Amino acid sequence: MGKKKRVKIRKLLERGEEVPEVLVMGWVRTRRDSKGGFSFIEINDGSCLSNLQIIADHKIEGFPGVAMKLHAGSCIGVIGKLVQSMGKGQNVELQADAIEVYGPADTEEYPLQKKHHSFEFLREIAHLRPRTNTFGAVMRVRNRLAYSIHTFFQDRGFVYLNTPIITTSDCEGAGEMFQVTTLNLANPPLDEAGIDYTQDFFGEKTSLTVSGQLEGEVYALALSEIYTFGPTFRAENSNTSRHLAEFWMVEPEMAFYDLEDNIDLAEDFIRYLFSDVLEHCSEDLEFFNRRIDKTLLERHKGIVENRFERIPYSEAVHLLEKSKHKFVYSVEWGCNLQSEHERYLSEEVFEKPVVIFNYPDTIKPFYMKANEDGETVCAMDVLLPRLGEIIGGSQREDNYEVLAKRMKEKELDPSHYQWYLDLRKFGSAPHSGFGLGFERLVQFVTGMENIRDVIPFPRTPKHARF
RNA sequence: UCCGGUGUGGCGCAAUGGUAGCGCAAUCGGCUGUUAACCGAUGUGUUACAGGUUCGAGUCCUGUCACCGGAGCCA
Repeated sequence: MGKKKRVKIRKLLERGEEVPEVLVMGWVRTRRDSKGGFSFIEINDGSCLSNLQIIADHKIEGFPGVAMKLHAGSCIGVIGKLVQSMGKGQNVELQADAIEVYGPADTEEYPLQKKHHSFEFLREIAHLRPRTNTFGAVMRVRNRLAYSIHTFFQDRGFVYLNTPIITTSDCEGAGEMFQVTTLNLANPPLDEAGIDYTQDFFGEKTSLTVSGQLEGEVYALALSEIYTFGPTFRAENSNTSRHLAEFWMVEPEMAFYDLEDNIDLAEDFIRYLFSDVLEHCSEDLEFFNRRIDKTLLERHKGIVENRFERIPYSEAVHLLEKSKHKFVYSVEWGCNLQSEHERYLSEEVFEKPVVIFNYPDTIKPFYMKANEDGETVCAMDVLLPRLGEIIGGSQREDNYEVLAKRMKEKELDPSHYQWYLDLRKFGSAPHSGFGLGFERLVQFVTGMENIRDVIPFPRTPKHARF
C-alpha cells in the first residue's frame, strides 16, 4: 500500500470524477454498519472540511479483524475505486479493496466523540482538537490569511523583515514584559541598585519583544517599505476573549507615507484579506456561517464592498457626547475611548469599520508625529464591529528635536534610544506604520468568539500547557 | 487585576436542606445504501478541593483553585 501515491481528499472531491484505483489516508470520523454486509466509514485528512465516505465490504481481506478498530479517531489508509455515490449527500465515494490500520483509537478512552463538544472542553485537549471540524476550518483559514498577508505586501514590493524577539527596548511601558535571563533566580548577583544585570547573559536587562516597530523603522528608512510578521509577547495579567500572552503581529513600516497614506494602506490591506479569504476558503467560511455566526458572510461582503468610515478623534468625541446612548464612562475631549464607545461607533452609528485618527498627544506614545495644532498626534486606530481595535498605527515623529522633547516629557531614558534618535539625525524622512493583531483578524474572519480558539496552542495567564 | 457567574458519570445538563437523575457517547442486540442514522437493553459518580453549620449538605457559610462572561489594558 505504501508504494502507491496517496491523494488528498480535497483533490478527489474537487474533481468529482471516478478513479479506477486510488489511495487515501486519514482519520476516521464515523462508521455506520449495514447488515447488508458492508460498512460506511467517513474519513477526514484535514485537506478540506468534507469527509470522504468509504464503502467497506465485509468480504475484503481481513475485514472482521480490521473493523473492530475503525472507531472515531483511528488512522487508516484505503485503496479502492472512486465511484459515483448511490446515496444522497455526496457525489463520489470510495469502494474499498483494501484497508490498512495505521493507528487504532480506543473508543473507551478517545475523548472526541461524534457529537458537539464545548470549546472550553476542547481547550483542555488542545492536542486533539485539530481533529474537529471547527478547528480544522480555523487553521485552514488562519493559514490562508497568513499566506495572503505575504502576497499583499510582496506584490507591493515590501521587504519581509525579521525583527528581534529578545530586546532591550522597553517600548514605552506598552504593557508588562517577559524578562529573559540566565541568572540564578534563587541567588542573583547584586549591586547597589539591586540585581546586577552586567552579569546576565547579554550584560543588561532583556525582555521578549512587545513590538518590532522601532526596529522596523530602521529598515524602512533604508529599504523604503518593510513588514514584519512574527510573535509578540505581553505579560499583562489580562483575561479576556481578545488577549493572548503570546500572539502574532503584522507590522508594516513605510518611508514617505503620511498618515493618510497609512490609513489607505491599512484599509486596502483589510479589504484585500477579506476578499481573498472569501474566494479561497468558501467551504470553511460557509461552515462558520452555518454553525458559529449566521451573519458572518453578509458582514464580510459588507467589508469588501464598502469604504471604511474615517473620522477625527474630536468628531468621534462630539458624536459620543451628543448621542442619547447611556455610557458607563462619560466622554470628554482628552479621554481614552472605552470599549463601549468604540463599539457604539462601529456597531450603531456607522455599522462598518471605522478609522479614528488625530488623537490627543497625552494618551498616545512618544513616537507619534505631532500635529500643528499642538495638542494632537498623527495616530489612527481601525475599529471593527464586535471586535474592537484590530489595527493601531501612526505617522512617526521624524523631527529630532521634537522627538527628543517628547521622550523627555514621557521620562524615557534617551541612552536606550540613541539609535532610534539617530534615524532622525541622519537622513530623516516622513514615515508611518501600523500593527495588526493576527489572531484578532482570524477571530473576526471566522466568527470565533474566543481568541484562544484561533491559535494552535494559546498562552494566557496560568496557562502554557502543550 | 476588578466585578459577576459556573464547577455533578466520558461529554452536555437536571435535582425545595431529605434515596443523585436525564440526553448524547460507549458496550451488547435488532434494523437499514447509511450519512448528527434509527429501535431496544446494559454499565457508568470521592457532586473541583479544604474546612464549617445541620439529625442530615450537590444544595447554606468561609477559604483555595480552575473555567466562562464583562471591565481595565491592549493588537
